[in-house]
Parts: sequence; structure tokens; C-alpha cells
Amino acid sequence: MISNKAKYAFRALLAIAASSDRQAMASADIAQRYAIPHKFLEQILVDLKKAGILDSRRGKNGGYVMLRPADTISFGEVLRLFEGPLAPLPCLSRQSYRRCEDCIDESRCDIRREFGRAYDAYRRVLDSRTLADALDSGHGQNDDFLRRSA
Amino acid sequence: MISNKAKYAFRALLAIAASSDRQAMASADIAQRYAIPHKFLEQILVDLKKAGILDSRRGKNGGYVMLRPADTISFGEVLRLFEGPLAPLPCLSRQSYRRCEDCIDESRCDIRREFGRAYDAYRRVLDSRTLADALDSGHGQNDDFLRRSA
DNA sequence: GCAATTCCCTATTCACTAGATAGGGTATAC
DNA sequence: GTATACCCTATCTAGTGAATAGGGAATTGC
Repeated sequence: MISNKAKYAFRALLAIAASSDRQAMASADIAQRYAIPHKFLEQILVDLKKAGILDSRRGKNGGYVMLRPADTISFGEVLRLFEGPLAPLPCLSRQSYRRCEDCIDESRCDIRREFGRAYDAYRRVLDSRTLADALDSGHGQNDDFLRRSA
Repeated sequence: MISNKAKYAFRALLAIAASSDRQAMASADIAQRYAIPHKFLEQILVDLKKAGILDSRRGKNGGYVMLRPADTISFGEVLRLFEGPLAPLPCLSRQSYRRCEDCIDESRCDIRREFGRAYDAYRRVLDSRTLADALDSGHGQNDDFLRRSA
């Protein structure tokens, strides 16, 4: 199960990406619309800004806007930001590989081989699908007035 | 990342499944061979017995044997035993479905749709590959004298 | 029939993390 | 120059992973 933090991040990102780029979305608005604890959401949005995904404006009419375009941001990237490595075993992570401590021969490990198959399939989807893809698949219905929840 | 508990369970199961069915494997032997804390492993093996996967014999020459054949036990089944639902969202789990609390329309949730794709791919592998498959893929080398680790 | 062996059961500990909550600091627009 | 909204740091709580501890119960071999 993914964390609430990650789930909130996706909700906020999809909301921001789906809105018109001209005006920023305030964290308080997002929080209210999606029933996310405001202070908690603020921390998340700051993380997304530090990661170079969002930009922010302060003061009246301030809020958050996309910094990078939505079709360059994959689900995998966002998920890794909040969950750390997605791999089921440290020895399967490409981005933060770590050897299993008491492993003698990695290339012969049955567990690694089987989880490698599964993880490959999982990762392939998450790293290829972007926020823009997700919005496009929404059957064309713009649900700005609905809560896009999970 | 999967838990140590699950990892230990796989090691033990693969060891038992790979050994000759005639004689039981003692928990202490498995623990020593794979560097698993003995008392911790005992708990795991009892869980596997309660799940109907292993059988046990007490006393001298006692130990554990497979109850169900290795080609009927999928990685998914074992993983669920120790990790609970594998789905990234409660609303995606078939075996223990739970609605997301603040979700208005599940069928329109972008997050659910995208993670559904990824999870399908992941689950498909884990639920189809069995312990026997894993042992068969081991390039024919019987590594009873090696630690099969992860 | 008894002692060694091995499985079995329950409780406890310790560190770590998720998931917030709290409170104020800082920049900006009007 | 004040309201607005982002930003930063600290703290709290419940839950969980990963063991450790200690003894009880069944079985086998002698």
C-alpha cells in the first residue's frame, strides 16, 4: 500500500496539472477540495517544489503551478519521491541498488530472480505513464468540480 | 520493499521444497544454513503450517515438510500471508477490497486507474509463478550447499 | 518409561516510521 | 502596511517490523 502522503501528492499534482496554467492554486484550496489536512499538504507541496516539479508564488493570489510539464512527470518519479525505492528487494533497485547483506551469489538467487520479473512489469508501467497520460485517459470528462480521489 | 519476515519465509520454503521429501528439515538447520534468527524463523514456520502450506513432525528427526506440492504455491500467496494485501491501494485489492474513504467516484479516479495498470502487471507475475517454477529456473544447479539468499 | 529432541505458544522489547499537529517566520500583492 | 499565502522547524502519537526470551507440549529412540 502506498502512503497517504504519496496519495495526497498525486491528488494535488493532478489538480494543479489539470487547472489552467495562468493562475496558481493555493494549498488551502487544494486541501479543502480533496479533504487533505492543510498543514500536511503544505509539507508535501514544498517537497514537490524542492524536487523541481512545482513552482510557487507567495502572497495574495499566490499558490502552486507546474514547473515541468505534466507529460514529463511519471508516476514512478513521484512515487519514489515520497516512498523511496520501489523495488521489492534492495538488490533490484537500479536507482538505489544495495546488495543484500547475507547473499552469496546474487545471480543465482531464486527470490531475486522471481521478484525481478514482477518488479520489471510493475516499474515499466509506473515509469512510462505520466500525469498527462492519466488526465488524458479520464474519458474526456473534466472533473474539476468533482473530487478526483483515491 | 518486502519484509525480512517474508524473505525468510521464501528462503525456508525454497529450501524445504528443494530437499528430498522423505525426511523433514529442522527449523534449527534452516536457521543456521541461511543465517536466520532461529526463534524468529520458528514463528514464520508456524505461520506457514497454519496456512496449510507446511506440515511438521515433532521430536527426534522431526522438522518441516511440504504439505501442498510446490507447484501449487505461488509467490503471491506466500507474500500475502506475510505482508497482507499486495495492492497499492485498498480499492484495487480483489481479495481484501476496501473502498477509499473519501472517494466519490471510484471508476473515474485517475490514481486508481493508473495504479491499477501497474498492479495488474505486478500481480499477474507473482500469482502465476510458483515455488516449483522458481526452482526449475535455477539453471539446473542444485545449490543445497550454497545459501540461496536475497 | 524417560530423556533428548524439536516443534509450539505467549509475552516483551526496541527502534523506527507514518501521519499528522502546532506555531510561528517570510515574502508579496494590493 | 496589512492581509494573504507560502515556508520552516519541532513535537506527538499509534502502530509496526524485527527480533528476543522463556518455557510448554509432543514425539522418538533407546
